[in-house]
Amino acid sequence: MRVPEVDLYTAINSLLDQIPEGRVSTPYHLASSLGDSDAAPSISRIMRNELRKNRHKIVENLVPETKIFRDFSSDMPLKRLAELQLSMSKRVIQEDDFKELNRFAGVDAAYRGYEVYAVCVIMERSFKILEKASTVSTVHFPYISGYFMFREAPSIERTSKLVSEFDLLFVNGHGIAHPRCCGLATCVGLELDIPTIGIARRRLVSSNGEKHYDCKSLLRDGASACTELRTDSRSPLYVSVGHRISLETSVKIVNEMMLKGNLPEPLRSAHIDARREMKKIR
DNA sequence: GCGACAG
DNA sequence: ATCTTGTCGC
Repeated sequence: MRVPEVDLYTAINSLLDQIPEGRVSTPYHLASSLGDSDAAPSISRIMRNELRKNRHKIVENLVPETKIFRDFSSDMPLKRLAELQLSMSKRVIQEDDFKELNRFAGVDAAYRGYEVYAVCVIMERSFKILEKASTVSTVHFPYISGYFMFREAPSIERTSKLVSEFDLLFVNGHGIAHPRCCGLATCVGLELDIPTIGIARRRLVSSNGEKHYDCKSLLRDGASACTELRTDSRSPLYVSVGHRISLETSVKIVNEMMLKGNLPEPLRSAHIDARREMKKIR
């Protein structure tokens, strides 16, 4: 079961096209019709910043109920994708599952409009960079909290396949510290069948997994979904299991790979390079 | 009044 | 994430 490359921009636009002249709808009704009312805040932002052309069809404030169009015909893509995340989460391996840990990789993406520049870097534990690869592609999925993997996984995976074999991949995004226990790092780990560690600057769910409303069974008794890591007095980093590694080992490795800044070196390197690639091509 | 959301 | 120079501060 591979993760589909969904064109959600087209899905949203086809909903907007269904709104008759003189009628309006709301981010909440759009999100519900896409299959997840929790996505309403994201839909609101997307209408404001990305799909401005149809912005007049959407109102934030309450209007007379009869004005609001809600009879959308939709195949509920977000509902389908959320179910996919749930089923994927059941395949996560939260134990160390690797032979050796010599070659670390980090992958990150930078955006300019709908163009995404991704870079994957391989380095030794000594921080010596061995290899790099980059790609440029087009995104068809907006950023929606909880569905980030459907925006970024395609380019991340494509780029990570261009470099030689490595033992572990650092990913910029949560692993199982996700509402459905399937963040970007977990998705990439499962799809490429490699050990991955999820790194994020903000938490998506409470550390004890309280908000893992759909997948509590993945967290044994009092275990945490992620560990808050503080290097010096910098802003914290949230580390979670992506795939084929334990949280304990993940934290140990992340600490070991901290060099400068507040990201483990493979990620920091990939982040800088992705940004540089993005700036360069213009 | 509560909650506020990875990149 | 991105729009954005130099600059104030931990």
